Amino acid sequence: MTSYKSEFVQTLVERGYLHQCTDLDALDGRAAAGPVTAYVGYDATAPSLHIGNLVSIMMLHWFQQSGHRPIVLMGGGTTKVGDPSGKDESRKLLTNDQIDENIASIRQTFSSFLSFGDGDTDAIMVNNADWLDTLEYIPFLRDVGRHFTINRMLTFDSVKLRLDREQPLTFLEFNYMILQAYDFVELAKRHDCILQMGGSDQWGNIVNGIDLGRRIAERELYGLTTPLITTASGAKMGKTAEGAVWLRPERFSPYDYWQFWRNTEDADVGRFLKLFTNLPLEEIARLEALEGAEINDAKKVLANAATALLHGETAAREAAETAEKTFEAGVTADGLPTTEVPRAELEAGIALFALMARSGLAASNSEARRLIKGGGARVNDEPIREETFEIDLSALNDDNVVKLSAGKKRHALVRPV
RNA sequence: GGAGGGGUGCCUGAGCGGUUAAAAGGGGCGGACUGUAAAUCCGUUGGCUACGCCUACGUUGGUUCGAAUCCAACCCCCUCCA
Repeated sequence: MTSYKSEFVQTLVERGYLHQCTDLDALDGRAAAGPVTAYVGYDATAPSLHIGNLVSIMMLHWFQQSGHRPIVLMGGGTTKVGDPSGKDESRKLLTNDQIDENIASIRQTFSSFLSFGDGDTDAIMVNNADWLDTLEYIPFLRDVGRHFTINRMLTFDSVKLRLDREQPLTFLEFNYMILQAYDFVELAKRHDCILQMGGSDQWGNIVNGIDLGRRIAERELYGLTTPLITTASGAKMGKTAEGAVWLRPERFSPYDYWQFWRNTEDADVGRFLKLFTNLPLEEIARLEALEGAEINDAKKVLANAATALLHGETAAREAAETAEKTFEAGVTADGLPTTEVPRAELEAGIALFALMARSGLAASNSEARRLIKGGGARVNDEPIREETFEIDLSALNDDNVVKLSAGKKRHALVRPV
């Protein structure tokens, strides 16, 4: 493997984070010469980031680990505009309050991966609303707008895709790339930030920022993107029964998160270990060499390490224990998602399908009924196929809970209160 | 401005007066096989304590015993002409 001068670039390449870079050699040189500053921007479209954002978060993590200063840019301003990249339709506009709430929630995620503070290589978090909200239209158009030609903007994928598919692209969204470009220049001026990183769909936006930096700030800026992570069978990563894999525990529990990694496809284990854990490469190489059922051990290491990174060692250990009890020892683990039901209701008897819907194992009563009919439902590990089966106090086990299962992997507990 | 074509379930996409909760594929879920994997095969896929009822085929009205299917108006999209 080619060797690089800087630890940072070396790590990126070795661990598989690098997709494209505007000038890798130059960047390598800068990073080798001393601490530099880089940023990744995150729009606040939801109260939590998801797995798809994790690659870039990990990249910031390594960036800091190798002695540089990361900036997390919260897109408080750009979220009001909406990034058209990779989307067929305009996103529904969020209110300012929603955006603020989302930012408050999202920021907590970063403290697991980066150390914030005032030191030279401490991470900082900034919000582009701070400068975008107060922009004056005409001066902005004159200073920044004149550097963008419509001709060129039309050639960017984010725009072209919409136009080719004959989907409307509003003027509002059309401005997104200009604002993002401006962000980069603003960060260069304020924090001497020379590098923007992001997913491969951000390439166009990043390049625009670099051009703008050269024109209005006379600065040499760099851009770098990560590959889109797909599973070995080609699916986009991060889809589960419940939808996206979220990073905030209130939206996606540490146990579910652990399970997500545990269920990684065989062929992806090595790649994911490199991307989503900070285990040393030698250790990963050893795990990658495992074959057959032994790969399960590597998957557990992956799940433990990835969960520990995000939710902490304790949460990871608890999730591992719950999984161990549930899947290997065959006992009922108390770490499973639990639904509380008034004792009186349970005493009177509740239909199994209703209880499954309430506990989140099924989206509706009908779905639960189908599940039961199809043989996918179990109560205390006993298969139940009787559609109108009722649960009452007699179903409580020694731990005073009822264990419900939908399929082999999804379990929940019901506890009387 | 004129002439055509079209808007269907999570998505793609059939249907074009009753037998249509709506073909087919994808996706999802469940089952079998396994290693809590992949591939494969099978089942299932609007809601409702449910052999019945309620919502659903762009919107609103109308014609019919009966409409996703016919008519009218409106909204949106596409193609051709100007």
